Amino acid sequence: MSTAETTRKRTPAFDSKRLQVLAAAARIFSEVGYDKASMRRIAAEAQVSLAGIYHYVAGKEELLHSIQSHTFDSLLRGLRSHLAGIGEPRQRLAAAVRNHVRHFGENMHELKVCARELETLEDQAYDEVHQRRRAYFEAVHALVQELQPRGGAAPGSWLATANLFGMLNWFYQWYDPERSRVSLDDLAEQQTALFLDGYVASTSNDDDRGDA
Amino acid sequence: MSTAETTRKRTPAFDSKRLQVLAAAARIFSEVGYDKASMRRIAAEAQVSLAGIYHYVAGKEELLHSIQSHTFDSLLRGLRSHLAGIGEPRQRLAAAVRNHVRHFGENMHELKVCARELETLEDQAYDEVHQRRRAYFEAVHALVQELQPRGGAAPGSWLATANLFGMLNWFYQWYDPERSRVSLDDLAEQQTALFLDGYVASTSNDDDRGDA
DNA sequence: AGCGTCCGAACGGACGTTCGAACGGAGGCG
DNA sequence: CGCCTCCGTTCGAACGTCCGTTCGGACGCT
Repeated sequence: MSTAETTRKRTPAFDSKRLQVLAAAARIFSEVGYDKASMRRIAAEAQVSLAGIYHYVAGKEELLHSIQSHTFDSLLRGLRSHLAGIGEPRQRLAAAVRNHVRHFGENMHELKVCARELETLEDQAYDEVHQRRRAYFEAVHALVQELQPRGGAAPGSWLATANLFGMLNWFYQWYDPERSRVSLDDLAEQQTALFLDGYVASTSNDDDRGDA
Repeated sequence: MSTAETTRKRTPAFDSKRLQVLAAAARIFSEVGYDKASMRRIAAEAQVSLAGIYHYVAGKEELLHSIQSHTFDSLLRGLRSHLAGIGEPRQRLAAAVRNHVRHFGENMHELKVCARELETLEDQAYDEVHQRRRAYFEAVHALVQELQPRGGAAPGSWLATANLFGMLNWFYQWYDPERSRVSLDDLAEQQTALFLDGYVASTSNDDDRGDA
């Protein structure tokens, strides 16, 4: 019980410290993984004693649950706001990729935790995150389906969406914000072009690509 | 010292039991992850006592090291043999994807461990696996570069290769061999088409693409 | 006095690894 | 042939360590 609801108290200081703990947890989870991350280290880096951490979260699982829930919510909210006012299907997909990549840049630790620890939670906590993940996936899947000229759903749209997420989620394996010479928006554009037009077409000519 | 070389003894029975332990380890690593996998459970599922396992491997780290080293070696060997006799660049890339996907089908646990636990090993053990991984990556990267009509290297070839691996390595998150209705070779073909020609082109026409 | 906040210290358990003894078949020797 | 020694193999039991969590009390503000 109360797996997700430790949010009873409401003072600004309390919330601030809670976020501090969550941020430290995300950073350490992304660095060494959920299992190797110890509550002792999270407490230390969050400037709280080991016992004190349990005044802000119910336990280790809730740390991961909160991080993942909040991140998927934020991804989906960002997606909806990025799509507002865009009608052309290719532009809509480009906006979705840009939203995802920007989120990655701004919340690298959280995104990495979401990609790496998808199967760590169990039972009800897993289901709750899974539901949000599914919602985000379906939102992007819908954009992929819009790309098809024919009204009906293409058989490969699900597979293509899964592969798109494969591209996006593999990001954290090779992207280094310190060493990258291209902006995240440029990167997002290249990812979009690769997905839409394939490798050869997306690299051979960089000009327009409007008509049929 | 002797991090990788516990291979002194050579009786067939010894080697057989060692492989049995490695197979059990791969299965359990892929199921619950390296950290959560206990030597006790690996020993039990390999039909060996807890202490007995240390007659076949030096420790837990060597289990992971052996699995990853052998898997990357096997991937690279398979790639080279699949490429023999194929000259056309698109066909060569298709063969590489087919090789990777087939390996996944035949050694699902090992591939999953290779994708998920890339950053688990440390120091020398990490470097050794990293070297094999790099060799495999470079071999595929070369195939991607061959796709460019111009002789020079395209600036996006590295990024495209990283994304290709993102697609291939995300496999284990959604592929279920029990429930899949398409063969792995068909799947490989769709992945190749998506990478080469993009989503719209690869799904709009399903006709000719088989012969020369 | 009362309550939200904080923490030193400890508990119980799981982990990777080690140790020393026991087993069993192969080969040398009387 | 009987016996005995060796050596690769096996394992029950234990060691030391680290983990997540809890408990009881101390601090500081109202």
